[in-house]
Parts: sequence; structure tokens; C-alpha cells
Amino acid sequence: MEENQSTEEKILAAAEEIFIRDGFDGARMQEIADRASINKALLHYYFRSKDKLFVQIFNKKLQSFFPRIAEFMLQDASFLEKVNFFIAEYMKMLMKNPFIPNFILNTANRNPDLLKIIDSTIPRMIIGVIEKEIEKQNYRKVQPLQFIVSIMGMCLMPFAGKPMIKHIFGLDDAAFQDFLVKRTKEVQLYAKCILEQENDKI
Amino acid sequence: MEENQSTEEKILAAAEEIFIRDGFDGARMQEIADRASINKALLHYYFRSKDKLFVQIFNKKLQSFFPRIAEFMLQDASFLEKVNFFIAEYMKMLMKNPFIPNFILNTANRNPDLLKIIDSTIPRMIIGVIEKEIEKQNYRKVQPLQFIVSIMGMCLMPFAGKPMIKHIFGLDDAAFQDFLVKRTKEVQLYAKCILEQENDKI
DNA sequence: GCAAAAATTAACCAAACAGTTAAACCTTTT
DNA sequence: AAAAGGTTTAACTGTTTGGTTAATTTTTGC
Repeated sequence: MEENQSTEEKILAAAEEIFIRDGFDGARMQEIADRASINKALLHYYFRSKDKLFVQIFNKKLQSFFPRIAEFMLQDASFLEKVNFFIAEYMKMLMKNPFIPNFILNTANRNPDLLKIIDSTIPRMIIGVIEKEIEKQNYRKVQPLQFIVSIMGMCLMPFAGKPMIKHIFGLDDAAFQDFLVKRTKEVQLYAKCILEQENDKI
Repeated sequence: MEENQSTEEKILAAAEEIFIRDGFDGARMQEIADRASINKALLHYYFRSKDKLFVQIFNKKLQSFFPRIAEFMLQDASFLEKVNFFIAEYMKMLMKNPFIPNFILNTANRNPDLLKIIDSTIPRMIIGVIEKEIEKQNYRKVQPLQFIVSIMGMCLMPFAGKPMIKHIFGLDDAAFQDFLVKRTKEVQLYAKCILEQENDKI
């Protein structure tokens, strides 16, 4: 625990760790207090309830889950460049926050109402961009939603499924890390394959 | 609650529902008992502890998470046929058990030791088959592990991320169902694209 | 039909939990 | 320097939880 943090920051940092590791139901207020090196009553002094503290953490993490790519998507780079950029940025974020996918997806499944704060303007604008790009370019008629979900699935899977993948394929930490490092380029390649597939092959 | 089930079956059915919906920490023994229409003490009479009951459910679900495809993978159909079969079978299973991905992946993340019962012989055999097929056929040098993880990610994502996808893209139940129905063919198409990408394009 | 065994229940228990209270402590203001 | 307001703590509370116990009911074996 760093000393030069304010109490509120210490609490948020501790709560983030515990909630992300244990989920809402598994997390204990006492453990959050211990990790922040404060008395448990202070948690309630600052955040009133477990729910309110959790929502705070969840909303914060939810924002990093949706990459800030709006600006880039509207630039006039080629579509493939945009897709590659998205994949690279997203994988970078995931490498830094490997437990986000599980935390967000699981919480969203248990309590979909928490998603209400999301502003869907940007994701839907991206769909629009993709639709136009696909029509404009000689890419086959990929369904934008199916395409996006596939890209996200390919990016997220190694993180959401890490223990599973490591176990069934017998990878140690080094081997898994190697797998992760190579993943960005592989997903970018797959995206290119999917987009450039000629129409007559379908 | 069906009447012609044995008490043990009633408990297992109720526990499955509750554990899959709420996870281990969120589940309550009392609620499982209520749903099975029995006294809570009976749970412990039959399964001793919450942990033991949970492990029973988890192991059962874990098996359906790994499709029985060993036989098919060893037949002499074409590789693309095998991949398509895998995707179709897996999507079929997921349609029937839409909450499995979240339950399994989340539990595995929180408690990787529970994966120890998995027999990895078959998954690794499949890797071997893919390696041979890729070498034999004129497919480019796809990395088998990357390829499998991608296929699984594309299949699982709609289920693990259902509330998220529905919300950010504004889909109602019907629209999401439509998305799901079209998904199998789309993933099969993507898999084909990935495999058939000519070497010189890379 | 009856005794032994298995199944089921109501009542209970100790631990764990989120949240509260009232007092102590520190910092700022005047 | 002392009042005031914000911060922190120890101790506590009411409830929920997984699990137990001892008694009761049902089933089984003879």
C-alpha cells in the first residue's frame, strides 16, 4: 500500500483488486479495508455501502473495456488499417488489464442493469462506419455485427479462458505468454482473411 | 419441480439452476433447498457441503463444455468438414446451455484447481490432427492453438457477452435470437476464410 | 407386522457478514 | 488556544449463512 495516496484512493485501489479477483458476492468489505490498511467503518464513511463502492469500480472498469477509438475510426486511413489498429489497441489494453473481461462479462450477466450507463453512440457509429466501408471496398458482405463480435471474441478469449487454455493444452506461464504475444498479429491476420475473402468463394 | 424425480435428482437440478445463475458465492443453500422443495438439512444429508455439491455440478457442466468430437475428428472427412462439424455441434450445445460459458470460465478463473479433473488427451490429440491436416492440405501455416482459441472465442462470445452485445447494439430478444441463428454459418465461413487464405497473401 | 435402516424435518448453532455508533483524533479556522 | 468540522477507530448490532442435532416419518428386510 503506497503511503502518499489519499484514503479514498487507497480504498478504490484496494476495492478494485478485491472485486476484480472475487466478484461482488465473493468480495469482503473487511478484506478491502485490510488491503487499504484502514478501518472497515471508513469504507462506509466514504462510500456508504458495498453496492455503491462496487458500482464505482465497475463503472470505471467498464470504460476501459470500451476502447477510445472513435476518433481513429473516423480518420481516413484504410479500413484494414483501422481494424488492425483496433485489434492492437484492444490487445494492449487487455495485456494491461487481463482480468477485465471476466469481471465485466460476469458482472454484466449477473446484473445487466449496470450496463445502463454505457453510451452506445460510439459503438453504433462504428457499426455504421463498417457498413459503409464494406460497401465501399471490395470486401464481401460481412455482417458488421457478426464481424465485430468475432473480433472481440478472438481478442477476449485468451484472457477470459486463460486457466482453461493453459490446462488443456499444457502451457506453462512462459508458453502462455508467448501465445499472447503472437496473438495480436494472428487476430489481425484472421481479420484480413475474413474481409478479403472473395465473393465467388462463398 | 417434477414429482417423479428422486430426491437426489431434484437437488441436482435445483443446484444446477442456482449455481449457474448465481455462481458459487452468490448461491444460497436455502434457495437450492426451496427450489428442490425439500428441507435444507437434506442437502447436507446427500452432499455433505456446499463445496461438494458445487463440484458435482461443475464437473457435470465441464463435460458438456468439451464436446464429444474425438471420433469425428479421426474420421476421414475433409478437414473443413471436420471444422464445420465442430462449430455446428458446439453452437448447438451452447444454444441448449447458453449460460455454460460464463459459469465455466468464471469458475475456472476463480478456482483453477477445479480443472484438474479434465482429461486433456482429446484436446491435445485434436491439436495433433490439425497440425497434420494443415501440413497435408494446401492451407497456410495456421498455428493450431491460435486457430482453436479463435474458433472457440467466436462461438462463445455471443453467449458470454449476451447482455453486453444486446445493450450496446440495441438488440431486443428477437434481434439477438436472429443474430444467434445466423452465427453458426458465419463462424463456419470465417473459419474457411482463415484456412484458405493463400500463402502469398500473407 | 415389526424392527432396523434410510429419509426427512424443525429447531438450533456458531461464524461471518454488512453496516452502525459513539467516542477519539487530527486539521483548520478564528 | 479553543471551537468546529472533518477523519479515523474500536466496539458493537442485527441478520444471514453453512452446517448440525435430535427427533420424526417413511421405507425396507424378514
